[in-house]
Formats: sequence, C-alpha cells, structure tokens
Amino acid sequence: MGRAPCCDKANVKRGPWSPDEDATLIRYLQTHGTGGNWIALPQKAGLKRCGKSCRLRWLNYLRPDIKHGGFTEEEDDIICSLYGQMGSRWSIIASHLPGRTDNDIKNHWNTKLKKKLLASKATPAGPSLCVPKPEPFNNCGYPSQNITSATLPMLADAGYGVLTNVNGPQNPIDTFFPSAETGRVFQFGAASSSQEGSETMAAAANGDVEDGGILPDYGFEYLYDLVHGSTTQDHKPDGATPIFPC
DNA sequence: AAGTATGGCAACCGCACCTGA
DNA sequence: TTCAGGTGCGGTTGCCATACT
Repeated sequence: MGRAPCCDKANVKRGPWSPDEDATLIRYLQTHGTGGNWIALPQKAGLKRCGKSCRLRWLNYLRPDIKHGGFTEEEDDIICSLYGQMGSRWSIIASHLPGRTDNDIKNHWNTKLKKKLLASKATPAGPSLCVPKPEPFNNCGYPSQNITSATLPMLADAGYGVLTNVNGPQNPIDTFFPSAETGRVFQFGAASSSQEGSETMAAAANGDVEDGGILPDYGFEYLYDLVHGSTTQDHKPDGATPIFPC
C-alpha cells in the first residue's frame, strides 16, 4: 500500500496562481501564520489548493523578503563557487544569497550559468566566467591541456586527482577514475604522504568519496605550482577558501 | 505575417527526512 | 521502537514570451 496523497488532487486547483489567490494566501498568512501545518492551511484560508502548492507559492514568490529580478555578477560568482563545492544543494546555496530562493537559483543555473560555464570551457580564449590564467590549468581548475600519466603521480602525491571524460575514453586517466564525470581537478583532502594520496585516489575510483563525490576543490594556483615543480607553497590553499569554479 | 524554435520561469512530482504520537 | 503525517528538497514539466526563419 502506498502512502496517502497529501491532498485530494481531483478537488484542488492546479496551474498558475491568480492575483486573488495570492491576496488570499498573503492575507491569511499575515494574520495567522502557517500554524505549523501547510496541509490544513488552504482549507482554513478558503483556497482550493494543495498545501504543498501554497507553501511553494509563499516561499518562492509571495514572501516579502524575496528579491525579484536579475542576478548580479557577485551573486553569479557565489553560486558558481558554492556549486563547485557542494553541487546542486540549492537550498544551502540559497541560504548564502539573502532574498533568493532555491528554485530561483536552480532555474538561473540551469538556464544561464551552466551554459555560460560550458561555453567558457569550450572556448578558452573567448568570453569566460573565469579570469584567464596561464597553462596548464585555468582558473576553474580545469586542465587546459591534456594531463598525462607523467603528471598524475605528482598530483597524487599531493592528494589531487583528475576527474575523467574531458579527453574521452582514450585518455589513460580514465582508467583511474572510471566513474567520474568531468575534467575538474580536485583535492581528496589533506594527504600527508604519497601513500595517503594514492589511497584517497583509490577510494575515489571506487566511488567511496564523501557525500556522493562532492569534494572540496581548490583550483588553479596550487596545482600550477605542483605541475611546474615549484617548491614554494605560496599558493597552497589554507583549506577554507576554495576558488573553484571561479 | 505566420509558423517554429528557444529561453526563462513558475509550478508540480515524488522521494527522503523529520517529528510526534 | 514503530509508523503515519508533515515538510523540505531536487528534478522535471509545461506554459508563455520572445527570437528566428
């Protein structure tokens, strides 16, 4: 037996909200609040709507502190950065942007930012979300040229790996990370030795990574030092300020 | 001017988690 | 401890406006 539906779908209105419905919902909530029960709210308020629909309408559109209109560059940067750290955790990302809803941010990402980011990766010299950086990694931590098996051990020593599919299945790196999805460079945590680095890489290859594969990501500078054999640690991140994906 | 394609956004769906009886 | 109801969340759909042919 499945669980009972939250409302009688045959007797609730669906689709776009009318101004009258909006006004009714606002008036009720301003007077009574949610009462801790969205399911019962529409009946009390005299709305022929599902409680979930009322909640969504209020949270995503009617709340007085909602910010309508276009996103600023700063907001775009924050979204990009947080998405790079935690993926599609829209509610958490929304909590960093006052006045923006998870739905709003999700739509903005799907319709604009994702395409913008893809375009910037496809045309490194063209318009980009990223500030241009020297080879071989751009500011997003993406390799701008092929990573070879010669550079891989160096990355492994530092606890870094390279997700796959950026160069297709012929790339030897694919054999290390068969389940990964992009060419992003990332850190597997604080590897203190070559062995630990290798172990964390192996764990990632097995899919045994924190939170479904969402890993902290520190981008370009440190990797640039590593690949160029720099002995300075000037660019080593402190672990608190990930710069991916710019 | 009409038809079609695309983009943007509001809303819905269904699952997972939380909470209280 | 169990279970049902409520809530939160991410993914997806569908509608409408605009751009393009």
